[in-house]
Amino acid sequence: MTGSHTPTETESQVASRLAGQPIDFNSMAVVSNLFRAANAVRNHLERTVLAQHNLSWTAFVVLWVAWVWQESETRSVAEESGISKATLTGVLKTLEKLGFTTRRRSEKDGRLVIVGLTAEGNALMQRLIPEFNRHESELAAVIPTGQRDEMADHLRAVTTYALASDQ
Amino acid sequence: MTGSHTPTETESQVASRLAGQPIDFNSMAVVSNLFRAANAVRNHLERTVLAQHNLSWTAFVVLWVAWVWQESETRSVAEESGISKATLTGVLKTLEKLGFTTRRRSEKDGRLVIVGLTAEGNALMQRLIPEFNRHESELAAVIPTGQRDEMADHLRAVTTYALASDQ
DNA sequence: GAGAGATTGTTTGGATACGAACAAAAAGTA
DNA sequence: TACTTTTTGTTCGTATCCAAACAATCTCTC
Repeated sequence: MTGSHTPTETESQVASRLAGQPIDFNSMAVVSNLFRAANAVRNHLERTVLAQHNLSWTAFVVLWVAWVWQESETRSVAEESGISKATLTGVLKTLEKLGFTTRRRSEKDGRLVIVGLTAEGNALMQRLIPEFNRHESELAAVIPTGQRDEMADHLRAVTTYALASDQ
Repeated sequence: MTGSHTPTETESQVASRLAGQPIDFNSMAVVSNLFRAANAVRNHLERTVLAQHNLSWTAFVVLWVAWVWQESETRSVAEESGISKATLTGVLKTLEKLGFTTRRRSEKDGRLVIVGLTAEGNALMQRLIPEFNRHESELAAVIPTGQRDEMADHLRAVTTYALASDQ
């Protein structure tokens, strides 16, 4: 462990490297910890919950969106999953190969493709969602009870602002 | 925009799909909004700041870690960047090709590789860090001033918990 | 109804991203 | 000193991930 630095060491090293410059350290801390948290949680859940089902994080998110709506157009699945439509094409190919999702052309609009869940897909989510939620509870438990809603609100606001900035 | 659902629509759809089941919706909201926010911010910053420098998000994070420490062992760069050492090998290959980083064997320990920044790498970060920080300020501005430190603290706590769960 | 313009999903090319297997080097053990 | 074990970065195989180019389809305008 000789080569590793603790988060605290890193913080003070950053501060000394940026000394004298007009840097907004509070905002930097919020954003960088946002990514640290998302990254750590994602890797944790991938290893503990998803790996045993041969699911990547993105594959699970897509499966989740498809489960919520049961029948959904790919453009909206991509948007709600936070991935590009090009990525979705590949992920759906994987999920279809695993037997969890289906794909069919819309009769009303020949450009659209409708994503659906198979019986296996629904059964998987039936088991996966409560298991996933238990981990979510454990993670959120480190935040004081009264401040979780506030936390979610702030994260929502950040999302809205970032999305709006892309027009 | 016919096929899209607003976040609010999605929330209520999820609630109705999970009606009757013992789900911790508050924790679910925290975790899912954590990812929504991280994803949206990452895509936003990639497009507005990083794309014009041919940098991916991960390449920037690696460059940032290398800039903070100037000389660093790859194992610690990988750890602090939140990526695997296998991924780091590829990213460093890209950064080296762009002329931003260097790589040399340690004299003390023949297994280690030391990552450094070139003059171009340092010059790039000199310009990039303030620009990046301006965007961080804009994003954090949606959170009330007095609650930003609290937000960063909570995110840190989540990170710590997730990392600890992986032993 | 014919052509211009917009929308949608796929393909392509290149860069992440990971686990597992690997070779090289160091550390521990006898 | 020999040997085992551990540590480290790379390679390999496979799966994302995106922007840009593309073909198919729909819409709009006249």
